[in-house]
Amino acid sequence: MSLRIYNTLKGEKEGFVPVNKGKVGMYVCGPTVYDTSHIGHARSVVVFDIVFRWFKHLGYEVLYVRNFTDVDDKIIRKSNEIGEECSIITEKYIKEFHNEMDALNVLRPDVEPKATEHIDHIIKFIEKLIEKGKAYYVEGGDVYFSIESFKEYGKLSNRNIEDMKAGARIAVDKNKKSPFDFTLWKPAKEGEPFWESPWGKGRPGWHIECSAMSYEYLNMPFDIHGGGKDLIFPHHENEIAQSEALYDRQFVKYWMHNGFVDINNEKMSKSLGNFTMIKEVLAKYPAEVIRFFLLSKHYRSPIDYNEDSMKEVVKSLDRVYTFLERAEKAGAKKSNANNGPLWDDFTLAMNDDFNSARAIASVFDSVKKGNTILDSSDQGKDLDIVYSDLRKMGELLGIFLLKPSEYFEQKSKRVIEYQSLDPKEIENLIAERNKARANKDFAKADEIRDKLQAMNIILKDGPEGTTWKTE
RNA sequence: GGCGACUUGGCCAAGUGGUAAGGCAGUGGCCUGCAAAGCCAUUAUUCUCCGGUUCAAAUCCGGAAGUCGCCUCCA
Repeated sequence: MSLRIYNTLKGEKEGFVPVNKGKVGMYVCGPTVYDTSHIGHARSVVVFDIVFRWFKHLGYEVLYVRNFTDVDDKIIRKSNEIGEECSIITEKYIKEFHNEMDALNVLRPDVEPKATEHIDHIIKFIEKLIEKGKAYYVEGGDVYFSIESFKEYGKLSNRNIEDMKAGARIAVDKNKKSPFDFTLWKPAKEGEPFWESPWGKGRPGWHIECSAMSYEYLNMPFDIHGGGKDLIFPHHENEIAQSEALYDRQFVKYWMHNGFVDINNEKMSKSLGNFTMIKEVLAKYPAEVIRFFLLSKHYRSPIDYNEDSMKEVVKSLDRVYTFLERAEKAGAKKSNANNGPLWDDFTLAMNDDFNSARAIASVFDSVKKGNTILDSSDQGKDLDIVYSDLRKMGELLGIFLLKPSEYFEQKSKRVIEYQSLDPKEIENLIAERNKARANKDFAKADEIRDKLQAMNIILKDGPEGTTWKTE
């Protein structure tokens, strides 16, 4: 059983063969840091976090690079709007991004390069492109990449220049040799941040930073390049053009693109005003719930964010933790010795283009099997195997890693705080109910239970007394 | 206009040509004062529709309908 990956470049799944034996180089396009991150950013980051974890699990030595675009028109626009230096803005959002990704239990990449810290590399890259006749300088300070100089342009997104001309929506720029030539370097206007260059004071275009920085850290070709589906064109197409035109060899072996997050079946967009930010979702749901949700559908398909789905995920996660709690109370121990058949299913799913949705079925199968074992009289080693498998799945998915008690405590705390409840009052009500039960006054007991349920408190009567959980 | 994706039970969702995973909800049973949790059983002769290839198709090919995305520095 070996890893297969859907490669956008080929339009099909391929067996994974690393460029260098035993090693994986991966580069994922990170955010432009000018605003708060939304749930769509979270998906991309969480998806590639799983990819990163899985490669490491398979024993590869992984070098994971994810950039920050910290020089850009949007940043400059924001800077002008709020009268704050660009660097203040970018630092603020980098910090926010890190905090949110840490909350989502995303592993930090090995390198997080910033465009502004690689201007020298970028300038050298552009100079070499000009020398090779692949790019040209025009009066005024712009440098463009020449599409006509790269015959394979369009191979990633399956388009050709002639077709694009037919339906062109690009404004014609007299300076450009072809309307599809794109900017490598643009001159700074008054008051804009700039760097000195052979073409005067200016800043890099968007696409060039990824070509320059990936080359710096991963060389060429490297294994995995990822990002959202929207980046296929023009961003990644342009990266290929720049890098392959310059070095005359393959840039990236496997291109991976994640699908979008819709909100109530609508695209997230500024005009609809339905941008759902990570911090909003984190305020509503435990971080694990968000991760679980994002992994519950295959990464290439669109996923719809809505309250019903989130509530379902909350219930599913409760189920897993309920089992873990039960298993631990019964003395289940994690051992690395044996893997069960469900672990094999999980592995098959993950090896099949990181099919986390299918892998999650193994999680529930494990829970079911574990519960069955716990219900039977002889448990023996079987419980440990199922428990260990499940724990290992959790490590690779980055979910249900808490102690069950911690998970339920945090959850209760959230519900109690949200409703401004007093835990003492809850305990008092439970005591009162138990008194009524002892007196066989079940009408009163049920009344109290209903009252608590209205506060989202669910009671469970067991041999050791009554415990409660939040809905 | 160009390129591409999707359409599976009440809802969400896997599905690699060999006879429909998993979750949520529902129903019956065990347990319980009754519940809840957990367990067991059960819920698609069928995968948008129409053709074709094949011993065999949700899976491949052709066509139709519907939904959606990219082509606007939006993950």
